[in-house]
Amino acid sequence: MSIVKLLETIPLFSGLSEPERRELAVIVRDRTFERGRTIFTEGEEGNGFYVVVAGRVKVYKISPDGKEQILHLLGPGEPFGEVALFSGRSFPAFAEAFEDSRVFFIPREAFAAQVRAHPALALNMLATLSIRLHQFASMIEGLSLKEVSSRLAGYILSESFRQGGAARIELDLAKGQLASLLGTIPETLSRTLTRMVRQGLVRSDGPFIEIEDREGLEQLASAERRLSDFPRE
Amino acid sequence: MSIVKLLETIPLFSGLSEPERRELAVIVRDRTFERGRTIFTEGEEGNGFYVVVAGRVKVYKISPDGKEQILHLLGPGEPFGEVALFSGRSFPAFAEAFEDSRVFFIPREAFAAQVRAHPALALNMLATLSIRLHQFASMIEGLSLKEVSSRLAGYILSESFRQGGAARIELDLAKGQLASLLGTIPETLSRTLTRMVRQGLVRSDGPFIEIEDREGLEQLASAERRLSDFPRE
DNA sequence: CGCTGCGTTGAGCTTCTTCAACGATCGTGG
DNA sequence: CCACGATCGTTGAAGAAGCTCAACGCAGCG
Repeated sequence: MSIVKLLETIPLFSGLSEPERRELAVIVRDRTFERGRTIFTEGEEGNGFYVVVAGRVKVYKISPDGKEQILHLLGPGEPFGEVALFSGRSFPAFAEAFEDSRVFFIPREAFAAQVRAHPALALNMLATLSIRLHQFASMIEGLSLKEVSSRLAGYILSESFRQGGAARIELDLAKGQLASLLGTIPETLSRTLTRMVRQGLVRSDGPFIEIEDREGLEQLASAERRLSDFPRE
Repeated sequence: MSIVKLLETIPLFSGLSEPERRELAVIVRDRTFERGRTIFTEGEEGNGFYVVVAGRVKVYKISPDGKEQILHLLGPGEPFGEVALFSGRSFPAFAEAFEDSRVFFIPREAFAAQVRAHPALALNMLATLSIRLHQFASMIEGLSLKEVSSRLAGYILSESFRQGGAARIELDLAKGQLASLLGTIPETLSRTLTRMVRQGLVRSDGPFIEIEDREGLEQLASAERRLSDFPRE
């Protein structure tokens, strides 16, 4: 598919006209990354930003001892690395291909010109950043105010919603990666899930999770720390 | 001081011309809040956003059992509540006056019109949101990958930097509030600070903290969890 | 003077992490 | 085709960090 056609499918550029997209197309750099490849590193100078075209990209922080915290998993159509662009700082995190991926790199200057010419683009970008800020706020809330079972319950419910409200959902990431997304480690996630199965809240089968007691999950997801009615044994 | 004059001092509106600001001034709603008063609540519909004119505003999340996590403390010139505006969602958190405060409320429509007319405004807003996103990413990193002593060390260093690199800094918030900002509780913060004093890293005297060993602090601030060379006794 | 808010300290406990071991699955190369 | 290694998920035991609950001192203020 041509770059122009692909740009059409990206919400961020939906406000642009055909000729505008054509203009952008010649500037965009088309790149592919194998699963596991680094796209940018924390502290690196950001001379532009990226948009996922195909595959998925993981944006994450990492501690000196190697533990990672996933900030975001991005799919087709979603931009990443824009923070560095507008704040004038360097990339605040690492990004790597979560699957074999294709991304567009949009150089700073090219984009700046487009924005000046098309305020709608800036508004789209504002909407994108706002939604992300919203998500980050929820993440902070979860990390600080909720225990792992709560966060996991919330994740399962949101996945169910995202997959059309189905009771049986499929995890599209490895459990260890889910742990990193929820701000914990694989062992704790495993134990927590096992406990939820014993509680009759869900059933678990490999990458599939079946919701048994949606109300119970909802209660758990919104619960404060130290929830006494989620027994540990 | 007139509203127009005050608008001039707000970075967000620095790109506007005199007549444009005058235009904005008639739309802006000028409000004052006593310390402790709620400005908006989580889930409330956001028909506009705010800018702090004087005083300080606290934006925070709260868990069912009352524990709060401060997301942000905003001072004069800083906007808040914009996330709801651009994402089209409701306010994602609570906001209350941290001190007696004066704020401007800018209704959605008025601002939208301004943005369409002045792309620079949108760019300013993008920069603001990006910086906040950056801060949130650091916060998530801290909560998930670092222990309290690390976060506190980081806070002290950043305050020192903000106060011109001084060795003796003054906390401009109650210690309990600092705990909430760092994602912990007053007791833990108190113990952690006491330990840092015993370590010879800082000296503490009421709201004043004196840096004794800046290198030690820096090392601590960037350290991973389970740091063995920060003894607990 | 007593009240209230704030900070501190102690004791006990819960949650989560660490460290270690083990089973299962999968892809690769012999 | 099987063996091997690698990755991943799970489980157990032990320990650490942080939280809860409670008590107390202190300062500011009505």
